[in-house]
Formats: sequence, structure tokens, C-alpha cells
Amino acid sequence: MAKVFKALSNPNRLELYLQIVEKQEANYKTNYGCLLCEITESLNIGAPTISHHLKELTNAELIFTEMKGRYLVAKVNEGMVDKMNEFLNLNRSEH
Amino acid sequence: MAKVFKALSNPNRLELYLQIVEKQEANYKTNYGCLLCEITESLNIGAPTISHHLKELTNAELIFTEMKGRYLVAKVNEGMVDKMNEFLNLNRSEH
DNA sequence: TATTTACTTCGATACTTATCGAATTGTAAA
DNA sequence: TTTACAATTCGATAAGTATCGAAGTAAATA
Repeated sequence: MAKVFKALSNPNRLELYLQIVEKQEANYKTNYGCLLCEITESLNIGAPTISHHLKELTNAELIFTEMKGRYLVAKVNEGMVDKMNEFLNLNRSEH
Repeated sequence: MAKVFKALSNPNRLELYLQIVEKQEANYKTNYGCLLCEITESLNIGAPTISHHLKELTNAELIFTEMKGRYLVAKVNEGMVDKMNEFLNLNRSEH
């Protein structure tokens, strides 16, 4: 679980993750997920760094990625979000 | 929020946080919170490192600390846990 | 008052990582 | 088939950090 938190611990990587969440939500009707090239401009880091961050998010199982032609499509792993919620509320006081 | 995730991104520091959560829960009747010296032995890191990690957790507002005599008492900041939960479920798909 | 205990501060070290530019790959369009 | 585009890989660098031992502080106890 520390690995998951680590994946979200860098501001630029967290922003990347949030953009994927938002784009996916915006495209939910077409089920396109999030086209990476649509969000790269709004991040103030270069393509190699984005590629690196994407791999970290994937490695932490926070997202899934898939190449569609020459475009990369990213989707959130909702199961991992559930796991994080459970983890945070484990042992939580109700007093 | 990246700062909060970062505070939980180190395995030893995450373990320290979890021990504080558990000890506090175990002591809820007496409201002692968590006595630090009770958990230091179960972590396989030295005292200076624990002190450093404690400061990181405090700095991220995940815990509050207070000296009681020569003992340090730690308590979880439940408000921050709420914030994390909200954050994770923001923009979440319901489709 | 002297000693022990709990914790912190300091300085050093080894390791990790965020980032970039340059070069590369693979796909699609012209 | 040439060109353009999206993304990745590589190598380098600068910055950050987890950890420790030694020394310091402050409180309780003997």
C-alpha cells in the first residue's frame, strides 16, 4: 500500500492521475477513457517525464493503459481506489 | 494533498502511522492516545529515524503530538482521513 | 544530586528519483 | 515512401531522503 501512496506523492504525478480521472469521466459515454495526448500540454513537464510517471501509476495499479493506434488510452483502476478507501478506514475509531 | 500521500509512502513511516492508529484505538477508554515508547520496539528502525518520521506525519497533519512528562503521546487527525477519503472519491464515476 | 529514560538534533552517507535532451520506435497520414 | 506525430528509452544530473551513530536535552526517579 505504501507503493500506491508513493505513486501519488509527487505533485506532477498526482496531477496526471487527476487529469486521467477527469478525462475518463468526461468521456464516459464514448468509453474512450483518457487520451494521453489531450492532457500532456496542461502538465508543465516534458514527454519523457510523463512517460515515466505513467509507468509508476501503472506499476502501482492505479491505472490501466492500452495503445490504440498511436494513441495511449488510460483508465482508472476503480478497484484500487476502493482498496485505498478500505485501508484508510480500517481500525478507525467510532467513539 | 501530495504531501499527505508522501508522508504515507515510506513503508516504515506507514507502519508507524498504523501503529498509532491501532494503539489509539486500543486506549480509547482512557483517551491516552498512543504512547510512542510502546511501539518503538516493534519498528525495526532506530530512535532518530522514528523521530524524523514522526515529524513528517505531523507536518502532513496526519497526526497530532504532545509531550506528557517525558512521554510523547500521538493522536490521529481524523479530519485529514476524511479529507483523503473525499479526495479519492472526487470525480468518481458512477456509471 | 546523580542516574536513567525518552526523545531530539546534528552530520554524514548511501540510495532514490524527478527531470531533461537526444535518440529511437512505431503508427498514421500525405 | 516519405513525413509527421505520439510515445518510449537512454544517459546524465541535481535534488531529495531514509538511515545511522554520536551527542544533546529534558524529565523522572533513585
